[in-house]
Amino acid sequence: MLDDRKLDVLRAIVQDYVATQEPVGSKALAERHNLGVSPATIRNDMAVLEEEGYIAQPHTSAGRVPTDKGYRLFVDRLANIKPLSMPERRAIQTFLDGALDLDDVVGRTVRLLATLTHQVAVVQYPSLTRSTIRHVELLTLAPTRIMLVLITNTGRVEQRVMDSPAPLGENLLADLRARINARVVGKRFADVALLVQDLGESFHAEERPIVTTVLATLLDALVEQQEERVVLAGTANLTRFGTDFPMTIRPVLEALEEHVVLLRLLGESTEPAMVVRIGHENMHEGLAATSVVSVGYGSGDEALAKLGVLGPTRMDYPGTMGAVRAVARYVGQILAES
Amino acid sequence: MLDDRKLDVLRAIVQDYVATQEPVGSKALAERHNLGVSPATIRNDMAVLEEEGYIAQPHTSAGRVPTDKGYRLFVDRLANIKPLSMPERRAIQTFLDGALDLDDVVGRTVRLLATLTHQVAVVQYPSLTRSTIRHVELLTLAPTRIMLVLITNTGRVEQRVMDSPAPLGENLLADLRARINARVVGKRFADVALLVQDLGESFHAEERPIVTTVLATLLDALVEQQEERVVLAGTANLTRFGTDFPMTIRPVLEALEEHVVLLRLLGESTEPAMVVRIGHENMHEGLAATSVVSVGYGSGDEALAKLGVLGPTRMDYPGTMGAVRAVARYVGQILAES
DNA sequence: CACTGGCACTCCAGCAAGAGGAGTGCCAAA
DNA sequence: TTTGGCACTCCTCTTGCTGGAGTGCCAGTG
Repeated sequence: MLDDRKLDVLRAIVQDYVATQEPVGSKALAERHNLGVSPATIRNDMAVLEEEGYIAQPHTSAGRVPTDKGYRLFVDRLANIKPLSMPERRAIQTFLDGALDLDDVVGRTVRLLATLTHQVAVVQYPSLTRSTIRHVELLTLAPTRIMLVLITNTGRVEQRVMDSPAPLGENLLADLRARINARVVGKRFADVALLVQDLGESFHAEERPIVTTVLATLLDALVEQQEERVVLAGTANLTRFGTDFPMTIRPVLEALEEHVVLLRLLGESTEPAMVVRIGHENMHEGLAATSVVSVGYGSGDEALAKLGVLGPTRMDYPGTMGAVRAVARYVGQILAES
Repeated sequence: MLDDRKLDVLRAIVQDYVATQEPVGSKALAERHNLGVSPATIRNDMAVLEEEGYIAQPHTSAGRVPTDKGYRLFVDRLANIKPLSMPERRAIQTFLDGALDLDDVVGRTVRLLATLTHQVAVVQYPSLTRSTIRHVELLTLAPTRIMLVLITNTGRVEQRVMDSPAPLGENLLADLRARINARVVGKRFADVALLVQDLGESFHAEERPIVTTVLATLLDALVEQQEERVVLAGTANLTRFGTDFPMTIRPVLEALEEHVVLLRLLGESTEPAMVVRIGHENMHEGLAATSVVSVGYGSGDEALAKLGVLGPTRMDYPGTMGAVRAVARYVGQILAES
């Protein structure tokens, strides 16, 4: 149905349209790409491509524009991810190497990705669920007020304050701290509940309410903090979208403000492979004209979290995918070192 | 030079222009506001106002538009801050009362402010400099690796990892922790340096390098973390700016991405009073068409940090100022309670 | 002296008409 | 199967026009 030449034509259409932002006609195609055939032949191919839904005409007697389906085919079969140039790689490396702590790493990454791709960048903080515990600290703020501080292997810190049912001494607290840490340090969040469930039994009866409170808070923090944080950069790049602004940009900005939407954009699956979601595939009407390129990153083989960029469906997919992949790799390295 | 009626005319121009977004002419003014004079008289007044630089004409035979100077006069002498309605107040209260921790308070505040004013909201985290220390915690991650956790009275937590020059035992660490806390808990950041400067002398000679390292890290954290955090919301409201989008919105989005600029917008002074900065007063060419309304907030009489909104110079100043002031008060209360 | 009505003038916004051009689809021929 | 030719469509850009809103000025009035 679609022979090689038709695919070549589609590829050429996508490339030209991305470059010029204007519907591309048969004559221009024949000139710019040496396909070895005449405009008339290309027209025939285009007619077929249109019938199959890969391209469309804004109106009669205009050039063709790729549809979401066309971009999908392009991404799946016609595009080769474009590796970054050496200078670019070096720039990434040095820029990220200067980071001080986790916040800084994430902040630099998102800005880097935005400037590199000239699009909106999104980076998710290393997920707590898939992280392991480095340390649990307990502090008394007041006789019946305890603060729990959770430190993860990725350097993230979460805190929680609770009211103790009874005043508690430093001894008990130290004991509790030691026993909790003995059980959970190095363990994954998901496994903690099991590991501490019988901990209360080893304490005296009168101390149990306190222990129970602390454990409940710990588990609560683990569960609730699965709410993942994401950061954005490069929203100014949305202005490149087109000239018909208000209608186009507004819903996108609104969508970007909702972290829930952002997280869904990056994709919930743990799957670290690169994902390109095009136009309506985002399942969000405000983002019907945008595509998202996302990939997992992490220190090991498993993805800790995701990052990616969002741009118009008419984006430079090979270049964007190359940049996203490269940045993800470098961030993974940085995190592995620390 | 400017009698009362001319001021009335200016006020009417500002109000109408803000409401309609269109240059306002003498006839429309005479109809909508009962100034008791004819359009011709108003025209004369307008001529004077224009000569003095308070209003301007986009082009001959168009209505008048307030200039920055005109808005300034309006804000300083003609506008009464509009208090919020009871339902609005209640909504604020209940929305903010649901907050769990500091992050949540700040996050809710900024979203609230954005929806309330229909503009871009900016909230600065309670400043560390002006905060006091609630607790300093020291943890050993590895024999020669120490983590320092700093907890402030506003619930903010900062952490820092350091390498110890020598392995250190739990005893020393506990001792050090106790002595540091004894000195600094409840103290303001700015005073800490003095309070701990002679702390090393009370330790054995061989322990001093470690103590010195810890103290250096503590001070370092205090200094470096003065870098203040700000959060944004409501950027989608920028699309209300006007119809000539790309040119207008782009530089604004760019400016908003730079935290340095944001912080300057809120104003560096500790001064908690409400500040309105109009157009060019922002000293930032990308923000020449925007105004910023900011105010300090805090639990006591002194401002811990600032919050505000940014919108087009043609904004509803009385309403915006009312909303900003109200939100600042409620946030202050919430922080005082916790 | 301040205010008012009248009047001529300016200049933008919006619409209609027309020219130009890019692109298509179809068909007959190679 | 490919190609050149040709008629047709329909957008875009320019031009010209008109209506209207608004102004500035001036002479008249309380």
